Amino acid sequence: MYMGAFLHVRDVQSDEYVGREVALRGWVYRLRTLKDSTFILLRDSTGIIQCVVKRDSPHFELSRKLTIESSVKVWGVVAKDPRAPGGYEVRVTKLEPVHIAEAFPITESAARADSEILLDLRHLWIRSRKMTSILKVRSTVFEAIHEFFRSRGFYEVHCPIFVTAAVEGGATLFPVKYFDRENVYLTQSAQFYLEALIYSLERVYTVAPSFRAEKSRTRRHLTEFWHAEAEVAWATLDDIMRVEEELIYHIVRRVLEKNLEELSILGRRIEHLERVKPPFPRLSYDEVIERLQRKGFNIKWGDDLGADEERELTKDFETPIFVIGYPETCKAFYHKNDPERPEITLSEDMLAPEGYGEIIGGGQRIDDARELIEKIKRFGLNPDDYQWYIDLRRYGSVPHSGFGLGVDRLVMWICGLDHIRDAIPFPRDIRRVYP
RNA sequence: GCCGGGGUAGCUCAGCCUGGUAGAGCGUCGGGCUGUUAACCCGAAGGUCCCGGGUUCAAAUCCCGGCCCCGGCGCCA
Repeated sequence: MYMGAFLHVRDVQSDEYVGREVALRGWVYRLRTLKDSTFILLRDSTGIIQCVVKRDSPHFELSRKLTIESSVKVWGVVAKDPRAPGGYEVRVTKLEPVHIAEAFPITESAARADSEILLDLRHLWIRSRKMTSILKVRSTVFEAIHEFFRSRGFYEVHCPIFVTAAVEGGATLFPVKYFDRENVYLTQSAQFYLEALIYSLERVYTVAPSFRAEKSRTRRHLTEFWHAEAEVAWATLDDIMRVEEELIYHIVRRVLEKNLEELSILGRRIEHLERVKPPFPRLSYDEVIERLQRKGFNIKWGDDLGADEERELTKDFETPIFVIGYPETCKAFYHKNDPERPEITLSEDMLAPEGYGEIIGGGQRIDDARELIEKIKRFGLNPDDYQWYIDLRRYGSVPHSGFGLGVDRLVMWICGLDHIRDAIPFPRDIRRVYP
């Protein structure tokens, strides 16, 4: 009887283990009971392997009592067998149920229909191959973000979640009951705090949740999403775009190195990802408007790009693209206006291909106090609400730029998902805060 | 906020237009099956047809009101 440590499914699926006795533990993924054999497809965090219990085994009766998702410990000999899914199986010598699961409420039909119940039963659905694969990719994405910034001399910083003023002018804030104080909200962006931090650390980034109380009913919106934001002292619009495309390139490359199997389970064609290589095409807003007009869109200079427009635009490209120089009215007040053309801003959006749309918004910030105050007023806002932010321009102000990446949207695009909800284990949207 | 779609068995759906005793597949349970691959075969149990009102001899079906859900747009990451 093998008394060694428990191994993982992935480890034993190799010729090296054929003929050797191993111990595994995990959950019953599928169960097929025939007259003389029980086939247990055993799932753990690394994969799935078939375990076979024959009628003459003293554990045969026990194997008949298992149910889907029951947790079990299995001992047996690894065999190579073309009849087994994956090519390897375990011929069971000992079986020990840890917990016999009740009838699992998620059925094949619900999974295939991608139905509502998968969200109600999210705490169970995250065990699925689909969600497991996405979450592994997501983990790589977050790892790669930290890797990238740290290798480029950025300091990781942490900013408050409770805030008192909006960053995005129009976007709605979630009010929070904060003792007896009024006007306390959940943050929409760490940007203002990052701007404060560049005066000591120069290059800073943070990865944190942001909250938007927009009543958006689309497959690209969450009310709570993960935001990777960076801010760089002395950086121009051009400098920051270079950081952004290198970041995206690094993330995509890491996923291609580590998650080919997961992408395959998700049915994601990797050509889309292999093509991603900087520099990304840079299109001016002016150029984009012309392009869209030529395509027959009813859009004029000064209009913001709608979802349909973005979708059509990105169809012409195989990599993410930048759209640069939006009119002042299309962007939040803190964007610096172009000194050469004051009607436009030194702003940019990065749009993901295949119709996925905006994943990054960024640009150069206003670094002059008077200019900032005037623009705040021009936007119908009250400078009193932004005192400390304006203050930053009074003590050694420097040109600086930054951006915010919607990490869930990036995961959605990398995995080729239909809905942003599946890019995060427990999504929060306009209706859903459970489970 | 505006526009569209939907709510029928545990799950996924058909039935609704054209009113007449509630259906299928999957799951569950029982049985069978020479190694299964989303196994297969036989059988059984399983229903507040979202809620309320109306029309009618008769309503899942037609009409009115309400509730809930989904998607698209706007807004944004």
